[in-house]
Amino acid sequence: MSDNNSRPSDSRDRQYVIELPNFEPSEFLMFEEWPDEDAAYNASVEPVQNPVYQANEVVLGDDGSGRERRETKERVAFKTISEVEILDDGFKWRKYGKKMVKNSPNPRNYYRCSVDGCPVKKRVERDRDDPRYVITTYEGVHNHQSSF
DNA sequence: CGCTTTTGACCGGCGC
DNA sequence: GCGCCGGTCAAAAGCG
Repeated sequence: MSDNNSRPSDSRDRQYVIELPNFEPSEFLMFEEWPDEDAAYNASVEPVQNPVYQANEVVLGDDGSGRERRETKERVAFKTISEVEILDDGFKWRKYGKKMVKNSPNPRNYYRCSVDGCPVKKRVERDRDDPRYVITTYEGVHNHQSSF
């Protein structure tokens, strides 16, 4: 879903936009590319109250120019106040891993989209500083339609 | 039966 | 090298 009105006028660098179709455009969340994992958590966007959402990723960049396009992993992270970690986002996920991460008492769970051939993955973990939050990180773009 | 989850093993990158 | 750390594999178990 490509909308032009939420696009910032100056996009000198690539930016990431989380699309939340069930929300008003004012609820669109946006942040710049982050350098590493920890910064991703710190730059994590405002809390989303409604845990039912569909998150897609749109990469905005300088199109047309011969600027060097660095190949970056497409990732979107945000956190939600939620007591449960299994948030229904309209996709079917298959868990394929679980790890304890350093400096956090909470495990990190790895999911892959169940649709055959779909490359999308996500990770779910509790915020290490504020356990009321669940941090969800999506990676990749879905190959198919959700089952909404 | 055909999927899932579970869980330790495995692997690759990186810093020392 | 070697060991830590984060991510993935895969075999076995679980479940409707």
